[in-house]
Amino acid sequence: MKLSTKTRYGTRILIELALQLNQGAIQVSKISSNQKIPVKYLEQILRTLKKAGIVKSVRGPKGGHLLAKDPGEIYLGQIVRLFEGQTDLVACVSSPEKCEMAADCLVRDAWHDATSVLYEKLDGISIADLINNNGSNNLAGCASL
Amino acid sequence: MKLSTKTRYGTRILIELALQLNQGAIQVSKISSNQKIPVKYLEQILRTLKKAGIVKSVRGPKGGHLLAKDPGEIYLGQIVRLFEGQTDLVACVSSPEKCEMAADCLVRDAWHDATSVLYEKLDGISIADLINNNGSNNLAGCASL
DNA sequence: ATTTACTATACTAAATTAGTATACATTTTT
DNA sequence: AAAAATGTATACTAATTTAGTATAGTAAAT
Repeated sequence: MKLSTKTRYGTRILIELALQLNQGAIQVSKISSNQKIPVKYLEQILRTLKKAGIVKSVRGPKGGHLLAKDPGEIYLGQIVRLFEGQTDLVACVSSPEKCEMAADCLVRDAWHDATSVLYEKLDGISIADLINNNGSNNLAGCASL
Repeated sequence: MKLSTKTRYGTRILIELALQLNQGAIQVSKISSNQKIPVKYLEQILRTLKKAGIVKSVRGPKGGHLLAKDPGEIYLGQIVRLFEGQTDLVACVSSPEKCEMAADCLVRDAWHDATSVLYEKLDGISIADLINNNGSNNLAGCASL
């Protein structure tokens, strides 16, 4: 019932990039040391984020990674869906064929409802929210981001 | 991000016992065949449920297991907490020492909030609700349970 | 006594997750 | 054009967790 390190690392990477929005592309080596994520593992995670259109990269010397979207438009729900192999609390929610008892299962709807509630919450929290809530003020609309 | 089989099996076992409330103690062998759970694995799960005071047992011939509480007072949240080793979405929520960066982590509060929302939902669904919602009628107060 | 049931713990196998290793491709600067 | 710095892709391995089995009992009703 816990999130994978890829999801957690991915989120931290996006926060790091968001905090350095005005400083051009950030090198893998820099993110790696700041976030204490092994370089090769970090590169895998960055590739996933790139494919999803959340991050873009610049090649060559002075190259690196930067956000492809506004931090206010990147939501935790999207990140979790991207990295968690199974996004439902139980497999049968989206794949009833995985359980021969799914048809008359009394709990399945309940697991589905709980999953929904969780993602509704996660879909309501953006990277910008995380940054602005530091210090407990909600400044989600802040122009500087 | 998925629930363990113990949680899912545990819930199904409780539903089975709730559906047979008036029929005395139910044998392990019977639950095992109905729910397609290996006997020895089932016994482990039943023991956990017993320790938690949700199920009680009767020994000897004609013995078996039965609910120790009203189905309306057994909530999914309790079952999930009982069987999931880590009940938070991320370990640092309840154990900040597990991450050296927890103190100034911008996401930690968000993971905590999401966890809370999930359990609030699960704590609002009882075994009786599951049984009564079969057929989409909400008869949660039904006296026969 | 015997049968039928529950209890406890150690162990093993399967699956998943986390992280490494190898090899290669691209782009800017000199 | 070459070199240096960076990103890309995939295969593999190690660690952890989860799921399930095996063994050896104990308790109670008939």
